[in-house]
Amino acid sequence: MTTSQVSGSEPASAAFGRLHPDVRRWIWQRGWRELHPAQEAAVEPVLAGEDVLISAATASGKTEAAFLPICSGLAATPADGPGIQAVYIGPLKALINDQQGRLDSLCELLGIPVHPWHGDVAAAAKQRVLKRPGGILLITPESLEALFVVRATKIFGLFGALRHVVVDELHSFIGTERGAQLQSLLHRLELAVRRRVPRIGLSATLGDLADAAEFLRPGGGARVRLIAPPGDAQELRLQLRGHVHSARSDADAEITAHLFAHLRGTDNLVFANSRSRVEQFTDRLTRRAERTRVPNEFVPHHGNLSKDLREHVEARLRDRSLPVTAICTSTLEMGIDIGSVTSVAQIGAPSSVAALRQRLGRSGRRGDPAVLRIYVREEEVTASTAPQDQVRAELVQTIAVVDLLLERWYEPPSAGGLHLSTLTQQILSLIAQHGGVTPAEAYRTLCGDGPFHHVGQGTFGALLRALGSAGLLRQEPDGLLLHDETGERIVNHYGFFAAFASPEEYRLVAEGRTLGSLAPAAPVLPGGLLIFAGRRWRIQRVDGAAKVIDLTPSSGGAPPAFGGGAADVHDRIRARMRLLYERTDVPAYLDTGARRLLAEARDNFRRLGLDAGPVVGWGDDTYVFPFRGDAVMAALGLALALRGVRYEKESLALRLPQTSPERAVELLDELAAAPPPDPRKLAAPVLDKELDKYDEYLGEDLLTTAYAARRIDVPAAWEALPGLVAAARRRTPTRVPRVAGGTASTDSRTP
DNA sequence: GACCTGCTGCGGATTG
Repeated sequence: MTTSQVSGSEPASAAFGRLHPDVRRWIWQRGWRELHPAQEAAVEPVLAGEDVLISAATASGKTEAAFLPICSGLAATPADGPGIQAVYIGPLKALINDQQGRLDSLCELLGIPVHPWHGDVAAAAKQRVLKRPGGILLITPESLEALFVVRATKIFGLFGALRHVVVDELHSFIGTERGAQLQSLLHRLELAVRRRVPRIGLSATLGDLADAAEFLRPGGGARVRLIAPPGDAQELRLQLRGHVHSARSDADAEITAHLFAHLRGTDNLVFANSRSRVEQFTDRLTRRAERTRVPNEFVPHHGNLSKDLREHVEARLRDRSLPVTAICTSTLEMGIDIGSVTSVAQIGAPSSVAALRQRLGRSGRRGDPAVLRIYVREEEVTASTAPQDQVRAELVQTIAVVDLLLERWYEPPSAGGLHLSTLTQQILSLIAQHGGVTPAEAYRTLCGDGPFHHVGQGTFGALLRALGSAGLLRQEPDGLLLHDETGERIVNHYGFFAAFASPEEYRLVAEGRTLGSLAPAAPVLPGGLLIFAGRRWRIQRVDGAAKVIDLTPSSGGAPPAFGGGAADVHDRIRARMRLLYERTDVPAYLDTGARRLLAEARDNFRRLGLDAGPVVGWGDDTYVFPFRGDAVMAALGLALALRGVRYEKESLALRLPQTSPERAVELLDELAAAPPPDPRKLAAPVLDKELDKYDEYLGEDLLTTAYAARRIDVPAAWEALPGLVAAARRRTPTRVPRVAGGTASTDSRTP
């Protein structure tokens, strides 16, 4: 850290001295005694126009780390003509609004205009920027896409003088379709101004800095300056509570009672993993407050609630005078400023290590300890409980995630994405921008020198032909590619600008007020009951044409089914789970219930013979436990299917119905002896392979290729197979007779 | 038994 000078003086350091006098004055006016380490380290490389990646904890002043030197440079050598000087790209409109507030005072002092630009910004304000471009533009990827499509002729005038690009919350883009779109936009921006523009990436949760640097500057990651000062060691107070759900004990009621007793009176966040669970726990906590005649402090926050309701919750969280606890999904994970909370609770296993890290970052700033309570619910084990449910996977996965968090490991971005859906979007956008492109130009722009360089010429040609067959593209006699009828329709609708798909949703209206939206996974019928926005409703009317559901207050209800699939668990987490079953140590942060569940999990693991081998006979069926990630399990399962073997994936295990353990071992042996199959052969029979927005236009061949690249890991599966077979052969697999409706063999009820 | 994000249209030249 910078040495602090004699009290009352300015912060002084070589880096500080390089900043423009007016920037130094602004820092002095703020009363800052010193620059944070990341801010200090960023000054030189940003001023020198290098690509920079800044990885630092939440609230460590990352935005200032980028903008103190950027603004310093802009103040030192003002633009000699019109044009945006710096672009900030943020993933959320709310984040852009926040950052505008943070930049305003500095930029006002320096005479640098700051322009937010997203879907909620008034058209008149956008017109002003188009007329007199200058200063700093704060924009979403989607609005930048729209500029390329709708304002193609203005791109050079807007960005010709551009000196810096800043990407905030970089981790939220890595490995996603939206991230591929962002990379393409940054590349097209540089092509439009015909020179390289320095890029600065900001994030608090990066697993591998080198990967993130390569994402920021494809092909040039090694030359990106990495700034990752060690964070202040923060004390973590952690408790993992285990609850058993049975006919005699209601685990959710126990969790509700504990939350109610410990969170009332302070500000907290409770992450419940699904919107449906958010509604359910909000309802339980609200009713408890009513029963005990105290003011209700528990409010819901998730992506289907109206902007109004969500902003109201965020405002209550910022207001320190009244305690409030938000029950939420990942909506409150990211950097919107709500201040820090007293504690964070997590109901159910965290979906990933990275998500848990983000959530923890919300608690205990400014030297206070971070407080995290995790609640895990497991079903009572009876004689008829299937093997994969006996080993307490939820609890053990939670311990594995906490273990890896303490080791500072995060999931790397998902590899192998071809992003053909987003490549389709970018081809259509490129045609709109230039009024047509030749296949060679499109390939060179997007693939050859661009971010889709993993797509070869053969695949690109096949994609163009598929898009031609689907009516998105047509080719003129001179070779120029243009939009065909369907392509024209897609590009001319504003929904085109986002790289991700959205379901068609109904609007939920009560007493004239919009509560939010719902894409029902199950039919919604008049007269039905519903819990939404933390209250109970009766469905009065469903207007299928206007897509509106009218609600009136009611005394009963259940949360709606919001739909969605299962989450993929990373290889490393599954491997750690296996280790945890074999070890005997008990983490200190487990409560009595969790300790009992862990002991039971380890007992059952051994009793099922999983310590010796991965194969367990269960009645007439056999279960295979690879303890590997879901992409490896998909490869194994689909390879068996290709040999005519039926299988079902049941969380941790593959179930082979009507198969003996001996036969299962033979099958694994046969797989191991054969060469690794072509992943596309495995993917071909999968019925629903459309994962992304424009996948429906890819045609069967490319769709299969894209699906295989994303969901099936053949090399890792074939690397794992010899070990699985050797372990299975070492000992005769356990065969457990199946008992229907038996009584509990292990009573693990939590008092 | 998953979560989240986003989004058009609307002028140009001249004068004080």
